[in-house]
Amino acid sequence: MDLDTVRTFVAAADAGQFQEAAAELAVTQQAVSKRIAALERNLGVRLFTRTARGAELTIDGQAFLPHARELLRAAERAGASVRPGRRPLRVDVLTSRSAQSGLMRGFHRAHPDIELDVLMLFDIETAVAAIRSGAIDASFRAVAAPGRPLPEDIESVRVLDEPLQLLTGPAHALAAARSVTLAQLTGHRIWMPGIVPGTEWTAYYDDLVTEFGLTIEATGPNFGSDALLDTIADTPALATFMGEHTRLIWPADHGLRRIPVTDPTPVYPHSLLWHRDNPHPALATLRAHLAATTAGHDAAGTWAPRWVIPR
Amino acid sequence: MDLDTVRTFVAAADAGQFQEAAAELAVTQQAVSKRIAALERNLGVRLFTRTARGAELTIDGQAFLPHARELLRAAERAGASVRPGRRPLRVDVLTSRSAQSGLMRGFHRAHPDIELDVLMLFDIETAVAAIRSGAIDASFRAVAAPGRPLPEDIESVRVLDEPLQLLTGPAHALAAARSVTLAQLTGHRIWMPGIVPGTEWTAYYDDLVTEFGLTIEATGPNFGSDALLDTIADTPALATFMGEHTRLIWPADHGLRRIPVTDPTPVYPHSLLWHRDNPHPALATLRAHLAATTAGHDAAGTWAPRWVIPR
DNA sequence: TATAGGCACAACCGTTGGTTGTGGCCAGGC
DNA sequence: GCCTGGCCACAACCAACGGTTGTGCCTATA
Repeated sequence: MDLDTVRTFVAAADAGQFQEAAAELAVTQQAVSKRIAALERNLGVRLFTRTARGAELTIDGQAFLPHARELLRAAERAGASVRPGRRPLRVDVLTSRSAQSGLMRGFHRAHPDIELDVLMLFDIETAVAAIRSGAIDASFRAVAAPGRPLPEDIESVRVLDEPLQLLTGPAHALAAARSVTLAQLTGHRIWMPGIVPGTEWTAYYDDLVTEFGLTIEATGPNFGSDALLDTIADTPALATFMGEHTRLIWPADHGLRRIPVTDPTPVYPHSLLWHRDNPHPALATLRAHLAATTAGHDAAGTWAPRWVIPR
Repeated sequence: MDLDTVRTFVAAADAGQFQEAAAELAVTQQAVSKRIAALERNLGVRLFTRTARGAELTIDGQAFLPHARELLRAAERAGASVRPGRRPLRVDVLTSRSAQSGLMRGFHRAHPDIELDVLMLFDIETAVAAIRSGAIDASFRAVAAPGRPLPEDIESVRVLDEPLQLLTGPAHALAAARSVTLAQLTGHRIWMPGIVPGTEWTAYYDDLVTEFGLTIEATGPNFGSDALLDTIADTPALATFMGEHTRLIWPADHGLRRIPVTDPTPVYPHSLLWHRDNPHPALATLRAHLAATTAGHDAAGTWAPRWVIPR
């Protein structure tokens, strides 16, 4: 199936005759006839009934028409997604299941007319470079890297402090706890195989470890979220941290427990980064939306590294 | 933009290299290279960065990828819509704003996995012929034509009695009424330019006219719903009938009034028609859904022609 | 019955898109 | 540091697709 052919089909359906569609498309009537015939041959059904004064859609043609229009719209959107200038707002998030994705979904609900492209870049280095080059418009990053302040031309605002919860299997010693303190976690094995050395994730958990004397293991290959959850569910001595808003998809019978952490509650400080001079109109809308919807969080009783972007 | 090229792009992005994508698509590596180069030339952006051991997506490529996948899905759905056997369930409705569309939206919400194609055929003759030929699976029709019973192989069930309301402009004599009786409408001009002679609509209103002595005008060209509403809103002496569930889109300042009709309330008897031997699995689901959601309506105080499909 | 409008078929031809052959580039191993 | 293997790009060639012109047929309409 060829998009030009589909375009021809839609034009012919709208015009009600091949001649007029041909004029619109600046080709001959014979070309339209051949294209439609080829499309009908490919699909194996007749799309038009040819009459003495034109061509009208068969029932198959009527059923096909909205799909054809949708196909053209999809093509238009695909092209627009990389068109320089006036392309959709490009925002980088950590993962598709993070709280950041939730924020973006909320933004999309509030502004369904604003075209969005959500990507997942590797780390904050890549993200900052992409922002500076104009390849992306904004990035949700947890934190700035310690000792390495953001460049002058990158602005940022902290938009969400997401409490971390302990995720355990049903046989874990703390599985029945309604909440745990950071002190109680001393000696327990916390496993975070998704942490890539050198990223801001590592810096965050390094600080957490040194300040509260926890044991966090980042060893072992990361086989993905599913494998992590499987292991957590089956291993009584193992637990992991997970953002309160992180959406999980796991088999219901795993019996995983989410346990709030207190005294203090470690929070993951999601910030929005963007370029000072970025003129994308939707960027201002996004910033305003985030400012309006994430205001008024209480920082009392929470912990975050000192080097993060201040509130 | 060509769909084969987009398919190639997705394959290359998934494989991480052109060579493997070429093998999957059963073409040479050079062909893949040329296709990607052509796509990049068309879009005006680089989609891959070529490395010594493959090709990885640029940020533009990452933004484009989900759109490309959606494009292919749309193409797949478009093809499936006319594939004989196992195509989406095809249902014919009166108009996109009728109560029937509301029923289908409800069905889609209840069964989002069932693929649907909604069409609007001309009249019940066409619909019955389409059902018998297998071109469509079901049709929402108000009624059977009087004196012309449905063929043996067409089954039907009445799914919704939709009360008719009077629609008037703000200056109409009845505009302030909280409800009107059919008797009160004698002498008032009811205008229904959408009624095509020979269709079951006409038969319905003919019966309504003869039984209650109304004056219904079907004269004049039908310029569409917008023009009808404009005229109704501006003409004090004119009113029209409209289904209670019909969704209107009109400028808010028109001041149109919807007035319930009583003693009796004329109801438009929407029925579902289908072929006795239609094996489409979703058809049974649709019938079950309609039976479950539209049961228990009260027929007391309502009027419908005697020749309609009985409840 | 003549006419006009519209679609399909045939012949022709240029361009597109595939293949084979080859060269360049980069990473890893000796 | 050089060789080698893996991968992509460029060039030449060729078939096939898709466009055009020319023409015939069909069917509403006068």
